Amino acid sequence: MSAGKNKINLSVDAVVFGYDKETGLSLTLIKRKNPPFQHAWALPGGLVKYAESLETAVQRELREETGIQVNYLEQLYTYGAPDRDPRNRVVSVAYYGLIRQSQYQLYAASDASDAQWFNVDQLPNLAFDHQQIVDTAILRLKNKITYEPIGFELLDQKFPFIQLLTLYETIRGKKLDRRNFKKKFLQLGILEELPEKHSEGKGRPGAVYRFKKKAYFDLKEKGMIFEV
Amino acid sequence: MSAGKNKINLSVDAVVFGYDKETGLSLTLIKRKNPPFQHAWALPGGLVKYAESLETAVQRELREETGIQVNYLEQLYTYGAPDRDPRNRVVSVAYYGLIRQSQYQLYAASDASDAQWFNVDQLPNLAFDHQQIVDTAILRLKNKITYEPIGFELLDQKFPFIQLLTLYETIRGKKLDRRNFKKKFLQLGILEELPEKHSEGKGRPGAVYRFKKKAYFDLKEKGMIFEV
DNA sequence: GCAAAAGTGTTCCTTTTACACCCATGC
DNA sequence: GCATGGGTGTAAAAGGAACACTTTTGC
Repeated sequence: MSAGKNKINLSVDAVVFGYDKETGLSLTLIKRKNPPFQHAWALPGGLVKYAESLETAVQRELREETGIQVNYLEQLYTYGAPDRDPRNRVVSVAYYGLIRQSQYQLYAASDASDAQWFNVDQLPNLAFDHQQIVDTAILRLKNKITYEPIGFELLDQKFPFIQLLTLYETIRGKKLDRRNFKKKFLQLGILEELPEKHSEGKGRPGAVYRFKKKAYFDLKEKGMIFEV
Repeated sequence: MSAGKNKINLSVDAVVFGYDKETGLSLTLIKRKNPPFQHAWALPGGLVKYAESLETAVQRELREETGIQVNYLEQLYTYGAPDRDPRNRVVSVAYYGLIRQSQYQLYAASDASDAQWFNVDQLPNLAFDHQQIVDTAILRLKNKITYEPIGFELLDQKFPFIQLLTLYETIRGKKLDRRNFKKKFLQLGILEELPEKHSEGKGRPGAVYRFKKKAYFDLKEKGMIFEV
């Protein structure tokens, strides 16, 4: 068969999550300029260059298409159904990333005619099998924040405790007991209480915290188990 | 740059685990016939064809190189370091599979001059980055058996309870309390006790069990959480 | 002084762990 | 009848869930 001579194309796609206490959990999508799925929303991504690593490819595509740079990036899953791209065979390695949404202004570039944040509960129809990728990413995030302290990647370096709680409630999709949650988290010894206070205007001002990253890795090495 | 014209090669690799109560946890390796890493042991695997799915590619390579067919197959991770293959760029999607070791006789074929089971604690030096893949697979298996009942894929359809215990002890790498383990497992309601007994020759014969797969999925749907 | 939000501690219940004795078989 | 391994139950400890009252602020 002549198709045997064709080589498979390798691409990467990225689900980049951002969080804002007003708008909740969002992710970045770009609007496609070209067919297939012209004008449809899709995950940022593209073909991997011959000599670059997968992570480099993700970061490059994100920069080119949205202007974003992520600190936290993790491989999610590789999608390889033969018909997932109508043009030709494309296997895509999907990643998910976490950023502080406030830090970046999205801008559209290269393949995209637009780039925008969408709340995870109000996504438009997505191109290719990107809805499936998004579903997997959300599920992974939901599970992972319970056993790895990755939530901090979505919050400012300094944050009032209530924001950490609300972040967990949003991602886990359920109410949590404020007091038990705080007790559990503080017991871990990975949060530092800062001298400053935070006020929303009404109510008693709350303490501001910082994630002690180094302390976490030290404790982890000693066998401490993060579990929330 | 001219390298930009080259396309990345896509391959799959498989870590197939087998278990035997005498020899413990093993995996299949093949001995490479050709360079690079000629005569070294490696994971079964190879290039994905243009029109086949990733899972099909894995099963095909396994059949060709070892004669094995796996029931349980799950994607592990995708390895894409630019220099992982000295010849050219190869990105490999790694899978891990579980089989009833007793069911298959390994035979070497195609690229392999030999195919053999190796105990996971006594592996030879491996070609490419296959040691890293194996490490990841073992870790995944170790974690996964605690929250998915995949251990049964490694046991015979009918098994004495002690074998399930020993399997878990082997994979988790620690002693478990026989009584607590049994209590926990039976409470889940996914094991059926068969009328037959099993005897090793000495001691009281033990009951023989069967994994009620359907019951498990029904219960799972209703929110039951498997956790051992 | 009232509403709103943060800080703190106690009790209850469920789950996990530790552990000991009896029973069925082969030799 | 003794050695070997399987079957069962209970008590103590730990961890998680539920919950109420006090404090600080803005208006």
